[in-house]
Amino acid sequence: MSGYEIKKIIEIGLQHFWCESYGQLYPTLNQLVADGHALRSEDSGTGRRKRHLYTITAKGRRLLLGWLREPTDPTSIRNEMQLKFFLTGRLNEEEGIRLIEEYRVRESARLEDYLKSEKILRAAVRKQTFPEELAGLAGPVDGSNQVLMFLLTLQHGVLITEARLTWCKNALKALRARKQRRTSQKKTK
Amino acid sequence: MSGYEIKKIIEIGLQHFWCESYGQLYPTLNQLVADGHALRSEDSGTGRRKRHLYTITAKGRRLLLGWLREPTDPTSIRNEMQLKFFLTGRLNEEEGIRLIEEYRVRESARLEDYLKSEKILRAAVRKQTFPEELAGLAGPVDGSNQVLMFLLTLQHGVLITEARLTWCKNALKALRARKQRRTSQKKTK
DNA sequence: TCAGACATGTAAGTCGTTACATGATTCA
DNA sequence: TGAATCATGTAACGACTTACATGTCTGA
Repeated sequence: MSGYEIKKIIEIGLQHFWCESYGQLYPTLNQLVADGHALRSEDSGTGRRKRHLYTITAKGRRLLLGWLREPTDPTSIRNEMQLKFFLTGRLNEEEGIRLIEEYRVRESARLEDYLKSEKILRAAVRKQTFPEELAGLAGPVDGSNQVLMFLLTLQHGVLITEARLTWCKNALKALRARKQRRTSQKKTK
Repeated sequence: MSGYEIKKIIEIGLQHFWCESYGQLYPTLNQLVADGHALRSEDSGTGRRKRHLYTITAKGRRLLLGWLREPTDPTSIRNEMQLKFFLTGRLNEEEGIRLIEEYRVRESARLEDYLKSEKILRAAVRKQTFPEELAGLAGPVDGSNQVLMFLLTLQHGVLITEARLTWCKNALKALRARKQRRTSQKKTK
């Protein structure tokens, strides 16, 4: 594949758990070739339109397998929304509620995105085809294998997002209940 | 609070959704003072044991409130485990199963951690106290407010982690079913 | 013909971690 | 007395993003 194609594949297929910028991608590809982990062959294009096609080498494959077997970084923990929400505890009650509502809207949109992708994929499975935009990933061996992986990673996104939405519902309820208690307390005073 | 105290508070109380290193913390604190967002006062210590105590200024409070109202970065997406798992679709079936099991063990441990913290917090709520290690966060106003926030952010961690574990169960089932199908296919051949 | 996709890169800068450096105090 | 903890910082490095630079090809 070319760098440009790799970027597209990531944007379309891996967008819910990975991203890469060109500024990261192209230098890395060159480094891979320099280290003998990949081979570059040239395309028939001209000038700036000439594509560089990369193929993994045996050495590269060994590196990849090695990386797969290394212990994996624990899921990264920084969540800006949670930090903000936590900080509102000392600042502003209304702000906390607003924050959660913003979060809920964003995550709801995300969930719909996932569900749409899932539908498309399941249709592809039924028709025994592989989504055209992702053809580069199907590989020469067995597309159905890759489709299962797609479906499962999507499921992961769906479950996480649903959990976030459940939390929004609970947190909103708790904050509103407390607000209620406070205002009625003031009145009886 | 001092830089050191802030670090401790983050490690103990915010560890499941935020972290900071000293290399980031101390220079930032100095910058905050230089920009008039915080004030530094000195402790009675001597030499390297002299603490710098920071207090937020009105200007700093405005900055903070402004940041709280800014749109929040969507939850970051990089998940190394998911990337590895996805890649095994073209490489090695067993490796995918191993990967999920590793993930499940890690997330189970995380869940237990959360549940333990939750227990401690709930006990504190019943006794109307605030956990000693986190006293710095309770503030002069109202500790119970902050405890609710703690409990809710913890709940978020719990729900997300449970969702991850649910996914592990599903994915493992799917991969094992496929393996089964394959081996029986080979036999009938 | 011209906007938008194709295609590859570099430079500058931000963000963040890790390792290092220094020294005081406490307590077993 | 010596290890652990308290306490503040810097330097080097690595990861990553953004903006920039350049040029081609396709199709409305």
